[in-house]
Amino acid sequence: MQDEKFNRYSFILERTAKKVKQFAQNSFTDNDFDITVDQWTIIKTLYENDDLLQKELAEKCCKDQPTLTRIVDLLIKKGLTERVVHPSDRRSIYLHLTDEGRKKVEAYSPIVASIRMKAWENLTDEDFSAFTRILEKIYNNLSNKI
Amino acid sequence: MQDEKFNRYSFILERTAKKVKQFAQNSFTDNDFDITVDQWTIIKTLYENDDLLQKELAEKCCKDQPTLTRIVDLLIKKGLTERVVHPSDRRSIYLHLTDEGRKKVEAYSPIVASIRMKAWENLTDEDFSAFTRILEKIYNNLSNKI
DNA sequence: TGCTAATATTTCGTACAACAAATATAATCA
DNA sequence: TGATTATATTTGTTGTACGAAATATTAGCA
Repeated sequence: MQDEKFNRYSFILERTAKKVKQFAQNSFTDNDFDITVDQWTIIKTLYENDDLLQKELAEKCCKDQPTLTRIVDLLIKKGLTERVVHPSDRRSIYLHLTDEGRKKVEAYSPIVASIRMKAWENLTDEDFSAFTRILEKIYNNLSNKI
Repeated sequence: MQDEKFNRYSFILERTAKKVKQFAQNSFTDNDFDITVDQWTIIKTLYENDDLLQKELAEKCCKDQPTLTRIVDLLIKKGLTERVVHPSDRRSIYLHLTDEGRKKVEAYSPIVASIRMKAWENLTDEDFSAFTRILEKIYNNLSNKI
């Protein structure tokens, strides 16, 4: 029954992550952001770090490449990003934000920040450092870097 | 820039939850479990608590009803569960495991437990209690139970 | 130079997440 | 009783996750 302890931790972790994402998505909808949370992550990352290869962007955002391809397809449909073929390696594709994309990031960033803040109410600085330390430990436990 | 702190916490939380789930799924595949992690959660919960309504099961597993319906469809295809119409309320459906389902839960439980354990290596009892306390606080911060 | 291996991306198939709408049945109340 | 409301489930749609395979291109080596 020692076993069940870890099952329960996994459950709590997944449940909380789901709730945080769902809360953000609902807030996006309430604010009439015509964009999903995952799409936001992409353009925000692109804003902070322009002209990344899709491959690099996928790594930075912890998304696999097929998933990123589809999200980028949607962002292009919405006119927020563009694909630019690498000049000397035609396998590679640079992504960059359109003007509309940049404006959207600038307009939404403070609102997103305030949305994100809500989850961490009533937590102390020690809680924050414990939180990051523990979650990073878990992450590393499962990242078998041989 | 205070803002970005909370964005980062959200990112770490989601990244870790994703990794834990992915690690479990990969281990399932390696062990030739012909079942997904989410499907496992359902039959495991059903095993511990037989004859639940779909609605009750959905709540217990933190899945919404449409999602659960579809997972149950797959479990039925695999012969692991059955739907039984409530005798006096034909809107409601009881779920219960088939013999094959029960056997599968019994066979896989210890293996799943050992898979789940890996994520929490090198953590102390204090870490566990901080982990649950903080994540539950976050969860409750976002559950507006008005 | 020509062939093979490696790389970046896309396509495909299956599964899960969330919400809205549809369906079926039950409960309530005029 | 009949109409309305509430409940349990399913269906439809869009988006995300991920592995495998396909495609296109480049790099490395005989």
